[in-house]
Amino acid sequence: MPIWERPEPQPRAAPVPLSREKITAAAIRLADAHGLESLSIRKIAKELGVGPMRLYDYVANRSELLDLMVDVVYARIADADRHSEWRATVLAIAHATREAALDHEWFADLLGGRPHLGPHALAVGEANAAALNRAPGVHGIDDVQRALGAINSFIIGAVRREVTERRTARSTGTDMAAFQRSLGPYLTRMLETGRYPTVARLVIDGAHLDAAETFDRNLIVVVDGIAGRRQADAP
Amino acid sequence: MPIWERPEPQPRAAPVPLSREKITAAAIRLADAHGLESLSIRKIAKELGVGPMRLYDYVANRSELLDLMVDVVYARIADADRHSEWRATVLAIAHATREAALDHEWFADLLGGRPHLGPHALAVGEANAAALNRAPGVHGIDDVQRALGAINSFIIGAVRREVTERRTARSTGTDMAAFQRSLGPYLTRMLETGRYPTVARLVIDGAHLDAAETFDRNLIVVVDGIAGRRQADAP
DNA sequence: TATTTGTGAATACGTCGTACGGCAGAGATG
DNA sequence: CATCTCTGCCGTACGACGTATTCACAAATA
Repeated sequence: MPIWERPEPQPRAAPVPLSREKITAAAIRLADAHGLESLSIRKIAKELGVGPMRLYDYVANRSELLDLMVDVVYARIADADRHSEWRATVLAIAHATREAALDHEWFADLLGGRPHLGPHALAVGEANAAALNRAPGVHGIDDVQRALGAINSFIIGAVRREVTERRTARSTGTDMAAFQRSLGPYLTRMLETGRYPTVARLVIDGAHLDAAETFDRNLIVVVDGIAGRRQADAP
Repeated sequence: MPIWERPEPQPRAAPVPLSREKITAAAIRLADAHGLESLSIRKIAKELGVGPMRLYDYVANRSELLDLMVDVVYARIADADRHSEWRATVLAIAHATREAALDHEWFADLLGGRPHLGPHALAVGEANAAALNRAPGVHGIDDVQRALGAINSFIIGAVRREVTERRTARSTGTDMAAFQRSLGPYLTRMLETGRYPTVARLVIDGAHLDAAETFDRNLIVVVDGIAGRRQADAP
């Protein structure tokens, strides 16, 4: 471009004050709207009206940004009511985690996939571990470790499953007709081979269970099995 | 480029007979070696000595290829010993899933993140559901659905957690010194604030638990809690 | 032999994360 | 006051990615 056509250099645009918080908030907004897969540094920068490279003054790389996003969600989970009763605390954290993941489905994609070491994630872990430490069948740090592992495993898996299920339901449509049209030839044919009779029954008339209630019932079984009843069961 | 410098066209190289199986096998090889993140269509093609676009004659897109890879792993899980006893079957499937994920860590990344509808995944689901259907406290298809959900949730979460843990251990080094050097300033400082006393104890002297044994013990609690003892507990 | 057809290879496009180089303004120095 | 350095800031650039499209050529047909 010849210099006389070159755009008049703007008098140093009023600097948009950037910060890790603003960047993280914008990233969460975009991830909520369009999913993790389509979340890119460039789009976040565009959302903030800034060149892509500006973000690297505040964030080392994409994966660090994901860590920041995750910890923001943990902050919300940490706000779950703290009860003095250990069981109520554990259940509250689990429910808060599930609800956070339903609000921010990308959170489920990240759950369990990286160590959660942000300050708020640590706070949630601390509250959970301290509660379990006060539970009746849990003696010593090893028991706490196992109990925490079992409960977190269940939460991670359950939340992931529910989110994936909800996604496929959204993309295929809820009713059976749309379902057969979408997974159509393939899955229907598969189930009609007769090789998967139990799965077929599950698919056909097992779709009506309430997700929240299922989560709650299974969670209680895990929590009481791991921490509550162990001692009570013993003679 | 002038035509006389143009490379002599090779006499149409002997066609490498390609197939979905060969492509999937190569993809698994690469994913085992370098992880999912660095697995690309182009690298798989190079591994097979073929142009990238050739793969699209056998596979619709990258995500379909991932589905194929996942189902190959399920084939191996489906080979887990089938026992007539429902409990032995459920435990065998769980252990086989864990071991497969430890051999193919990328499998853990995909676990729970997409619906598993390949023929072998369905076979595993069928075996699991049929076994639970024979379990004593499980009555009706709804109970099967809940029980299967609980167990699968636990497996997914536990496996993901174990794989991530193993990865960070690998990247930081196992011993405490290397650990503090790597997460160093940050995590150490965090734990020293005194805000996370229970977590600190877990980190400091909770590292010695055997992963396989922990998985097994927690799994048994979940399985028996969900399917076995429910009825026995009732009056 | 002339023409059509089908198929594997190559090129092309838009997007990604991020390394780098240069430039404007502020402060320091003669 | 003149000049020089230094510090952010920003645009540009690069290599890799998934994949649509185009192209060249061997085999098949007329």
